[in-house]
Amino acid sequence: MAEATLLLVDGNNLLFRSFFAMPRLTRSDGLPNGALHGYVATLRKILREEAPEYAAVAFDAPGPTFRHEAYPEYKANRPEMPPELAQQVPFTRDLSRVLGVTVVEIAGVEADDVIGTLARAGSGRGYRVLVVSGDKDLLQLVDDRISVVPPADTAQRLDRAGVEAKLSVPPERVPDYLGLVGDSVDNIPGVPGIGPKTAATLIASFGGVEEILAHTGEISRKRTATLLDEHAASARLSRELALLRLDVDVPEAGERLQGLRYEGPQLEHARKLLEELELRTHARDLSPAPPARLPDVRTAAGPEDVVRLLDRARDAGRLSVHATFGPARGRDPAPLTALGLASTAGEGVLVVVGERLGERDLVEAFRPALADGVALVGHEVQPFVRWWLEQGGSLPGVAHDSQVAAWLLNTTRRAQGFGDVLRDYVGLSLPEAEAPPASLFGTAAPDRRIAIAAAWQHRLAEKLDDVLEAEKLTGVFRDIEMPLLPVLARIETRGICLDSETLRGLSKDLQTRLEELTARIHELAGTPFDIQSPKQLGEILFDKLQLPQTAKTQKTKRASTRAGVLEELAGYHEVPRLVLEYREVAKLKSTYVDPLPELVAPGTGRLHTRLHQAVAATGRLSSTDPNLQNIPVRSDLGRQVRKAFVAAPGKRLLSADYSQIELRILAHLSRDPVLIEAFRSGEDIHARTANEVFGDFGLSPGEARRRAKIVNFSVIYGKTAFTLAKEIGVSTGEAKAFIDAYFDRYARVRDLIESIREEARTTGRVTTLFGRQRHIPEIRTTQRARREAAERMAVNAPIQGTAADLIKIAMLGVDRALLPTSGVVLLQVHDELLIEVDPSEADAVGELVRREMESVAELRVPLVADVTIADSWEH
DNA sequence: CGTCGGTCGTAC
DNA sequence: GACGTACGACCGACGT
Repeated sequence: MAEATLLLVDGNNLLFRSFFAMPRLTRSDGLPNGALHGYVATLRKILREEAPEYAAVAFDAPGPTFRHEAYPEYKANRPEMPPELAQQVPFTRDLSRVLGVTVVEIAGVEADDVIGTLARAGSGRGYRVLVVSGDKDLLQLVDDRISVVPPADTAQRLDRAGVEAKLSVPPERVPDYLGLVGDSVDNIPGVPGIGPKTAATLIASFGGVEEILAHTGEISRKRTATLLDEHAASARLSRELALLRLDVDVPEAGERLQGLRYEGPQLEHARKLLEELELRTHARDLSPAPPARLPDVRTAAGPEDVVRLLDRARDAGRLSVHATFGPARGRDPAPLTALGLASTAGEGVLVVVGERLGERDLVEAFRPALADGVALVGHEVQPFVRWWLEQGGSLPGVAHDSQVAAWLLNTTRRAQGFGDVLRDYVGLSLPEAEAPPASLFGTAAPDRRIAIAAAWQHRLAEKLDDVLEAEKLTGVFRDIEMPLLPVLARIETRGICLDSETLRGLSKDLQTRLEELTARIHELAGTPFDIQSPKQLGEILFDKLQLPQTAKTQKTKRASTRAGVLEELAGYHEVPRLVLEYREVAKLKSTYVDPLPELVAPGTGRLHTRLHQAVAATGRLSSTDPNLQNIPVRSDLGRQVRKAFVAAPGKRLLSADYSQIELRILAHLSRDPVLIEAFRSGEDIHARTANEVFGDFGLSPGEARRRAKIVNFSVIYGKTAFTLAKEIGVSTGEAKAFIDAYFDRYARVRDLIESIREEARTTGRVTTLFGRQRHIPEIRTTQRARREAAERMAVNAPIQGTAADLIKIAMLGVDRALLPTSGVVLLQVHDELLIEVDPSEADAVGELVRREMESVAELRVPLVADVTIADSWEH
């Protein structure tokens, strides 16, 4: 997913620019504060818009630097700083700090060099880096990860193309450019008589300063050549001065940049300082209707206290809950350690689970309120609901989960903790000591902070409800996600039966096979090595055995050993073929066969996954601990694993999956007549596409269908001719011809794709049939690769997301329809529902489920669900 | 010894 | 540069 952002601000530059951009404002006692006002405005704006994970502002420290030593005239002609500005300088450090930005100022080092060093450190860690500065020097830092934001226009991002558009030279030539042109601000002389145009032309023709100086004989304009020869030393020196140092020792950057972590403004301190400086609008912005008071916090002394609180919650109709759990002990579920509860915003109650107040007492206290329909409010309430169900409670109502709400509002944001969401939507940071722990599980000790959070939860929910309404997300939130939450908790609680014995037996067989394969591979390679190390395997295949190297890995540029490559090599040598088998066996063993039996709960004898509602950017669910949404099905060996997922004794497993749901959604959204007709007539869609698209290519029906199927999926994923060609084994040109033929036959699909891209470009987001959104921040970047990736996300999200909407609605319908039957939902795998049912009712329940799934929405094509009934998941 | 990025592979 | 959404195993580099 999206990488972290590091924001680096050139403090002097921003202040200087703000001084000239702003009117001459003063505080009532005459202290100038205009530059500070502009400084704070820009800083806050960009912090708000980028929400960086890391942020620093660098200032020039007083005193000489290495550049003064190299060139005594450096910055010598600078006019004295205007006194009105000088008076404001001292406040910039503190203002930056209270806004949450780390200040870096190092004696003998200029801000530019600090920024250069930090920018490289950030991009080295894979972060997206934004440098805020109007200084041309810094443009030399720009690369695929680092871009420069001009303070004058914070909406702009100077990336590689931006730098070239501005200076007509690539970023890495900026020092050479400045070496020639000079920089009057810093009193860097350059070469007199050479301006931007000439410099860019010279650089385009010859390269850097050294290359240009070596080829002055070839320059047609003799005047230019003479100037260069005369001022060669100045050009070299000027280039040196412009070159940033990237190796500054920045203490704050140690420990993986943790010293630069951005966690929002220190509200109290910021307000105080801004008030003092009479920057009132900023001070006001940071005090959004301060609450009457912090909630009172009490600790429940015994069960009676909890009962009293829950009586009040019953009257209020709402109860907020923040639960924390201890570390899981073996295979038992993580024990509940504490609850923060509140029936109103005014008072939070801390309940510590212990001897005086055990789980039993809590269950008794909760039962009447929850039975009476009190709706739960919280942030990540699902674990609590699961706990409650495990205690034998009945399905509670959930009115508002702020984690889910925040995710719906921005499905790609990373920071989904209570503190993050409260800060972003209520504009209020709980002081460090008052913010609840980020994770509900493991380390959390019982703590009054969860009671404070529980009280705040009511205000947060109100606010988020307003924002959801404004974003037209109320329907998805209230009618899909909130009712689904307890259903997911129940699926988790219920678990699924695993035949551990079979898997343990399988593990032994796989172990034997791995040993055989290892021996044979080592023998053929002539030396033992670690088959699981792509690096070592690459050395064996490409160095020792001299097999042809066909692809490189993304980041490290090593020779790739992925399956596609090994398959190509399998024709040349036995080792790649054996490695493919080794990989398949090792993967199954280490990912499924060995870990799954270890996760079976002793109490239930069943496997309990966790289903995450607020993770996937498109609206899908995800599954962990273990992930039951990627259990093998495609290979024979893989299906052995699936066989171990069995019906409970005396039950049957019923699987119902949507047929071609994403292609049907494509038909619906595009209104393509050919596609719609194909689905309405109940044809095999891949065969139909084969006829439509490959009719003229002279392929066998089987091969045509195989390719058509790949092309059908390619459209949904935005696949290019290049990758399509790779997958079906044809030339890029032929693949392009297939794609063109596809869009000729399904012309409205082409229109749909373009209109989705257009929606993304104009609104920055795309939406599903039910209004679920995904933001596409990079849709307008000038970097082609990133932009095209954004376009593919944009096109895919409404299709995948609408499928997610439909199956979620189906889950609600199925869950309700199953109530009077023996059927229960065990799992959802994106387009499939797995259900456990009494054998006597299996057929009837199958019919019921099919009807529910097919009737969730009236699309322009029928929705079709296929039902199978078996004793295991391998049917 | 733990963390984290990179690579690979499983699902839909 | 090139296929969308996830999760997780393993290796190896790096920091403590």
